[in-house]
Amino acid sequence: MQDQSEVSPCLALDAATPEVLGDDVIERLRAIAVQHGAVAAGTRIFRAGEPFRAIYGVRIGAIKAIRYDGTGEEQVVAFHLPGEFFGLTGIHSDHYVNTTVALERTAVCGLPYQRLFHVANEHPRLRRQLMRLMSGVILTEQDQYAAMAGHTADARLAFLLLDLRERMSRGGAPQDRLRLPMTRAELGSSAGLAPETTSRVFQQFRRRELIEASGRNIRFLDLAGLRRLAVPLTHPGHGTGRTTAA
Amino acid sequence: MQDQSEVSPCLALDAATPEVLGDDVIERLRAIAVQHGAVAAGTRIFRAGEPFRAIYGVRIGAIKAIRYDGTGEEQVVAFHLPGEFFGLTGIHSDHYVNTTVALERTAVCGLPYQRLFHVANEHPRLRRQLMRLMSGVILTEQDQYAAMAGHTADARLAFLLLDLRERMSRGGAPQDRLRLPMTRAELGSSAGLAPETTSRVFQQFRRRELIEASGRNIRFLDLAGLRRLAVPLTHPGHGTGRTTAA
DNA sequence: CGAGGTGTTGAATAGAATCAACTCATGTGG
DNA sequence: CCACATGAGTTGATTCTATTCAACACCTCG
Repeated sequence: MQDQSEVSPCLALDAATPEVLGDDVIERLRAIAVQHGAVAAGTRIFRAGEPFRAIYGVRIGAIKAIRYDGTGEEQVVAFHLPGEFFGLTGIHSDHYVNTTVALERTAVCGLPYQRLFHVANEHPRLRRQLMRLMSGVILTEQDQYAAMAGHTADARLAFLLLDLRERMSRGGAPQDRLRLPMTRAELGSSAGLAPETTSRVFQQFRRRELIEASGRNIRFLDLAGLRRLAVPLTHPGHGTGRTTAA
Repeated sequence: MQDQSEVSPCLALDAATPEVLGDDVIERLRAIAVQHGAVAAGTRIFRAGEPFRAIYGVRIGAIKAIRYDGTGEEQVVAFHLPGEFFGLTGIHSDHYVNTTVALERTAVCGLPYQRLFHVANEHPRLRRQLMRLMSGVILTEQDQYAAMAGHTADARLAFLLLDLRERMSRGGAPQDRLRLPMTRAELGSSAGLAPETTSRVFQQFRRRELIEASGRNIRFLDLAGLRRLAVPLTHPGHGTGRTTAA
């Protein structure tokens, strides 16, 4: 019954192994997790403004988080892939702030926040993991922001593609290929670009033989080249901070 | 001995009142909080890559969180104002990911994370508040992202000014005036704009009589006009304090 | 006083958005 | 089964926005 490619984030918070979290915690999480069946593309998981009840994890498929600006135009705020959580902003606001929509056939699981909190009350390890999870989300959010602000369309999309590749492959997907769950328009929106620009950049990448792309199927031909284009995320662990500027 | 304008975020996490947090928790926080003396503009609080030890709160002054991209160019990721926390991304990475610098004469307080966690182990209310804090940071980060992506320079700067105004006034500062702690270049960088563009937009705002601006002193003349320009953040039930993270 | 950072302004350029047309694949109903 | 509608993706021409390069005014600080 289980799809091989299924990821159960709600039972292993933030990719924590059972050793980290403990079997007892996993058991408790299993007890409170609500496993939703797969829904069709276009299905809304929750809407902005609805009362916050649970945080969600993606098991199969993909989710987009969107907002509508003044003109009713849709703006993509984030994509959520298998193993990732969403809806965490609701904790602060008591209401969901984004609307979330399945991009393809998608299954999610829900962790009712009150119950999750109760479980955490008894398990310090879960508490620590929750903090790590939230901190990680802040980090990704900032990476995204830094990668978009003040950079060209090429750089943004190169970053996005590499980012999606890495996140997809975390679930065991092949490293050299990528099936995009979103349209060019959605991809562009999340990068602050018009759909046409997105399409043109894809063409440019093809011409420069960085990727092969037929529709939503991407094949990476020159990862180094893409990385050179993308905004480098200089996360610690390497390279000393360059102190001498001019 | 206390400066009137001082805010002590480390003693009242995320603008929580003593009633929310409880006097005992406040007392415990006071015991672990490290109150740093004021430092001059340009002082680094921590550098990207340093081992994570504590989260910080701004008491007086202002902080910028920056990253360096490939070319050594500085990119502003966030500003932190009195009452706000920064350094939270370190929780996930065990290292700070941004470098943080005082923009003016600034005093911060540190909450050593391990100790904070220990205190939280004994106080569910503090745990809840911590989760709210982190969630709020994710929310702000997303707001920022949504406000920047795919919008004009006018819209971005209008948003930024209104945002700064609100966050400043939370500490009791006047609502109609604003003393910017950062340069045009820094403001622009955080919005993904060149310094010249920032300057020009300021001129435009002056001409349209939306603001008065002499140097870093801003006076708001037409808030409604600015809001019309800025990207509207349509948050449903919005309530409490805002927080930002490095 | 001069130095250097900050802010402003102008002219030229490059980059992305917009408007528009067209292809293609898919799906629908007649 | 085919005519047609639909949405996604591409491509071209044009317009507009923001960057870049450059020069200069201003202020503070040594």
